[in-house]
Parts: sequence; C-alpha cells; structure tokens
Amino acid sequence: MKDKATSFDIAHLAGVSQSTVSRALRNSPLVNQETRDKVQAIARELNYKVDKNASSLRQQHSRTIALLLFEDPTSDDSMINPFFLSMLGSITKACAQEGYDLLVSFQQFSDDWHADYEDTNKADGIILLGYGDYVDYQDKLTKLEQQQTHFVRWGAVDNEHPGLSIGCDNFQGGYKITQHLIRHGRKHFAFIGGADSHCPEFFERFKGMSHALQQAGAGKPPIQIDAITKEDSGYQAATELLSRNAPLDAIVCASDLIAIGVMHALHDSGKRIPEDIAVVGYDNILAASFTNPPLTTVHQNTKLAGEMLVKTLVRMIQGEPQQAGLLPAELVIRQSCGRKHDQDVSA
Amino acid sequence: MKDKATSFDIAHLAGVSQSTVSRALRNSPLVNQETRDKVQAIARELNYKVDKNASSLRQQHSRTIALLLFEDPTSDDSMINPFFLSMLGSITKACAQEGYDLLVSFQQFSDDWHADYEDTNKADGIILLGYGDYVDYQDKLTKLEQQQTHFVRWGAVDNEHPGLSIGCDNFQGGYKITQHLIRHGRKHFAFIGGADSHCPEFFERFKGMSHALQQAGAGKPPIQIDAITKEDSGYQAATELLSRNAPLDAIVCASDLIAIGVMHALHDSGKRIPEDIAVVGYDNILAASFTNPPLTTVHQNTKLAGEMLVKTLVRMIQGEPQQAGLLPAELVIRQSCGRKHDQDVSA
DNA sequence: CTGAAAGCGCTTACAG
DNA sequence: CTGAAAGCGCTTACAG
Repeated sequence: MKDKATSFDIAHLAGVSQSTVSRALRNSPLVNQETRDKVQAIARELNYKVDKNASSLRQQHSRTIALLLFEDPTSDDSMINPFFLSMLGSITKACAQEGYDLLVSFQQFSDDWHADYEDTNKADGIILLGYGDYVDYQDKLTKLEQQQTHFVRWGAVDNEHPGLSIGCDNFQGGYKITQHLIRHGRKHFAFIGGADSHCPEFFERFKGMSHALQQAGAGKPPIQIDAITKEDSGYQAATELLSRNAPLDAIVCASDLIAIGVMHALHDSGKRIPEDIAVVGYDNILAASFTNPPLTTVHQNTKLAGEMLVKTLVRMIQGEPQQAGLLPAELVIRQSCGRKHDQDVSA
Repeated sequence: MKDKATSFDIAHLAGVSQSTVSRALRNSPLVNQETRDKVQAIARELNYKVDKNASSLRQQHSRTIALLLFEDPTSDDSMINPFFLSMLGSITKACAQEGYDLLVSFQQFSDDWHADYEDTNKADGIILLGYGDYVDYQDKLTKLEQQQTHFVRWGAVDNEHPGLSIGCDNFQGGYKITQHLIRHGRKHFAFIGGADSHCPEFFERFKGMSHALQQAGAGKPPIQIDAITKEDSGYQAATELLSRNAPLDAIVCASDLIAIGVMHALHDSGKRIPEDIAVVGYDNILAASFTNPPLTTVHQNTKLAGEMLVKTLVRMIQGEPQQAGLLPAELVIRQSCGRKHDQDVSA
C-alpha cells in the first residue's frame, strides 16, 4: 500500500486549506457549493478515505458497537447455538442501517471478561448476547454499570437486574405452550432445563409452565431436570428422567437444542413421539422443522429483537433515556406436540 | 462516563514522564522493573485502558480484521446460510486467538460495496465470505488487489482468480459423492445448482460429478438446473426437473439448503427418497441431520477453514507471502443416498 | 533507564 | 465562506 492520500494532499491539489477540505468532505453547509464539489471530486479521484482512527480520536466516538457473545462455560469447540447466530445476523443488519460498524467477539472463558471496547474507545457501546450462569454474570453487569458503559443485553427482562434488557416474554412462552399441551389432553409434565436464578430466562419459561398447570388444576408441580442448551445435555437429562419411571406424557424443553437431544433419548428408549410423550422446544431454530416429528416450539422474533437491541443502544449512546423491551412469544405448532396441522387455539 | 484517565494522569501519579508510562504499559524491557510495576499498578487501579484510536493512529495499524459477508442478491430478509454462520463462529474464535478484533459487515446490495475498512484504517485486512455472482464479484476483487488491500476469500481455489483463496476441494466433493451414488447403483443423475462461471464453487462440484459419471462410463452428461442456495429455489428447480419426465434416480444438490427444498418437492409429488430418487447435499449444516430421511452430504471443516482464513490474512498483513489453501471434502453418509448406515467405501 | 518533543490525520473553535 | 491553530491520546526516534 503506497502512501495514502491525506486531507492535506487534497487541500494542496484543490488550492484550499486543509480545514476546508475536512468541511467539504463532511458536507458542511459552511463551505461554498463550488469548492465543495471540487474537493469531493478530487477526493474521489484519489480514492481518498478519511482515516477513522484520526477522526474517532478527535471526535471521541467511533460509531461502532461491540457485540459480546458468550456461551455456556462447558462449551468446547462445539457449535454455537443457532438461535444466537441468527440474532447476530439481524444485529449486523440493524447496525448497518444505523450507520454503525459492528465488532464481534466471543467470550470464551469466564475469567478474562473483556468488555473493554468502550474503555478503549474502540466502540461506543456494547450488546451482550448469550446464555450463561446469570449469578456469575450479574457482577459483571454491575461493574459495567458502575463504569457507566453503554450496554444493552438480550435476556430476561427484570427490573432487579443491572442494566437494560431486551428480551422475549419467556413467561408467556412457557405458559402458552403448556396450555396448548393441556388442551390436547396431556397430564403429566416434565420441564428440562435449569429453573433457578442461574438461568433467569429458562426459569421464566418454567414459571409460565407452572402457572398454566396450576390454572388447569394440576395437583403437583411438574418434574424439573437441569440441562444446558446442548443436544447431549438434553439427551442425558431425558435419560435420567425416564429412569425415574414417573407417569409422563409431555416434556417441555427450555430450548430446541435440548429438545433435539430429548427426542433422541426418547427414540433410543423406544418411546413414540408424540403418541407416548409429547415434546416441545423453544427458539424455533431451522433444525426444529426437520426433526422427526417436526418440533412444536416457541418463536422469538430475532429480526425485531436485533433491531430493538441496536436501536436502543444507539439512542442510549446519544444520551436519550431508554427502556427495557419485551417481545411477544409466538407459538409454532408442528407435530411433536400431539396433533397434526393443529390450529393455535390458545392465541 | 466521567473523564477517562490518560497516560498523563498516570505519569503524574507515578511521578514519571508520560513516555515512561507508555513504555511501561507496553512492557518495554527498556524501563526499570520497579517503575514498570508501579506504573502498571496505578493503571490497574484507575482502570486505565489505552485509547485504541490514538494508538492505532500512531502505529498505523489497528489489529483488527474486517469480515464481509455477502449473500445472493435475491435474498430479502430471509435467513443467512447456516454454513456461513458457522464459519463466522470459527473466524471469530480464530481472530481472538491471534489477538485481532473482528469487524463484521453484511454486503446487502451489490452497488454500495463497502470494503473500505482498510482504506479508512479501521482494519488491517479483509476476509470475504459468501456466495454471489462471481462475474460481478471479480471486478471488485481486482480493484481490491489494485489498491493493495490485504484480503483473503473463501471460495473456489483457482489461480486465475484475483487475490488469494482458501476453499474446499469442491471438485473432489462432487466427485466423491457421485461415486458413492454410482456404487450403489444409481444411473440417472441430475445436478441442481448453478454450473457456470457465475458460481465457481458450484461449477467445480458439478465438474467433479461429471468426471465421476464419465469415469463410470455414463453416455450422456447429467441434467443440470440452476438454483441458488435457498430452500425455495431448490423446490422450484426440482419441480421443473420432475416436469421433464426424464429417467431419474439421483439428484446431486449444490448445497444442503437446495437439497432441503428438493426433498420437499419430491415429497409433494409423491416420490420416495431414496427408494425412487436419492438426494444428496453439500455443506453439512445442522438441519441436514434432521431431514427425513437424513441427508447425505459433504462436510466442509469450518473450524479449520476459519483458522486458515485468519492465519493466512494475519501473516499476509505482517508481510509474509502466503498461498491459497485447499481443504479436503469429507463425505458424510446418511440415509438419503439409498442405504442405511453405509460405510464410506470411496475414501 | 528516562524525558522532551515530534507527529499520526483528523475536527472544530476562533478569528477574519 | 475560509484559514491558521489547537488538540484528541498515544508511540517512538532522539538525546542524555
């Protein structure tokens, strides 16, 4: 790369001062239309681009956002949850729309939590995305808040939590899908996925489920077995569940990935889905429509979610006060819940 | 965010000059161990972080890489190809390992091709990822090369192409999967996907297929029908194919997403897979293991690919000459090709 | 081993 | 409408 042109080179060629070049390039109304055109023409010709480092340094903001994706600590090289990947897609697009660049980073180990993009002035704000142990996580959020970092996160919407969240109505999702199962005659429920303050979004789904059950007059609370969002974790949990030999005709899973593992376990032990046991998931990932039978699940609108996440953050950066956002949970009925081509009667 | 500390603040507190602070923070061996420790302690206490804009401006490099993802021009809001998404995951991780930040951007419209990350000094190099019309694309690559931008791309490895590519051995992939089908008695082949210079990687797969067919003594070339990497494009192409009423017992698809659409079309017209017609895909996306029947496909090692892409680019940035890289294609045999639990006899 | 100084390439008050 | 100048916060040759 031979020496790149600077605004001084352009100034020289255009016969104006460097300040005028800078103004012309930023379309300042202060500068005469004619000189503006001339300067811009020369810039184009030289393929001049303003140096973002210099510009950001001077302006003290970078018009870029950092996205931090983190995964369950147990995760090795394995695949990232497709749900977050699709979120990433919509966030990228939304950033482009707002004129921001996007820095993406994975948080692989809980120890070196590098959220210093704003401290280093590399980004103006941060989007936090992923599941993980919320209890660990909370301290870090509190710290970010203390440092007055601009951030939004995807997750459970709870005013007690530090920072600002955008999330899906997990309670509603758990409620609706359980209600759907109840209406189709299911009686004996289990929930697979964490259900405590370590994973608030799963916990909300569980609470929604419990509420539906109670409302339907269920005597006892559902069985609950922990699992993280991985296929094999779902498989293990289901195996453990079956070994208990409790009456069972419906399994509500905290995520599609868990549900896929559960379905495998059920197949392997000779249970029929949905005849013997209905299985439902959460997230509506692509693979969910190809399982056998196709998985009934809850759709979270990732496109809207991505947009809200970046819009909220951008406005926050611009100094406008922002609020948390709750997206509705949408049931998507397929066959794993017991009936073919069923209508969503609970809507 | 109250006034951030600068290296001058630290210098003041430590009773040394600002240059010494800078050196100490960068672990320069020039500075005395004791002062180094003192400076670093103060920096930690103040939660000081060096300003990346200033640092990059001064050093004339940013230690960040930009990833440009582009999609078929026809694509609307619809989902990104999961294959690229998983690639993105491994690229992100590889960047972190190399100590580079990653800027991600989608190229949504072919007109405003913004690959100026290096020109603006926001990144030191670019990774290009995605399918698209190669004929359009080539001009842009040539331009990048002229501007001496550092870039690598994922795609067909062809010395005629401008720039440096890392890619999977598409010819080999097409060859192996076709050979597999031939060995299991398939006789009448069709290929679904573009097969010309507009999509070189698909073309290579097609050529590998043709080669296998020829080698097996097939008289006539296979039927070929265009499709882009979308489910509905595959569906349409298959519908068109069936309407021709040619003898047919095997469909080789240029991607899994196409194959999924093809399978739908086949189901809808009452064909049995694989009894009547075998279907195979390419990419080995997650969903491919859940289709009915599970899809036989070609696996591209995205983890390795991501690593090669970033390592090659990083070394290129550092001025070392680099070469193109070809990854092997790995058959993954499932049921859509005709036999259950088949061994890969062609390896 | 340390400091004073120059300079990376911009943007923007200030003066005209 | 335009220019000269200051300054954003670093890194690094230069001098000691």
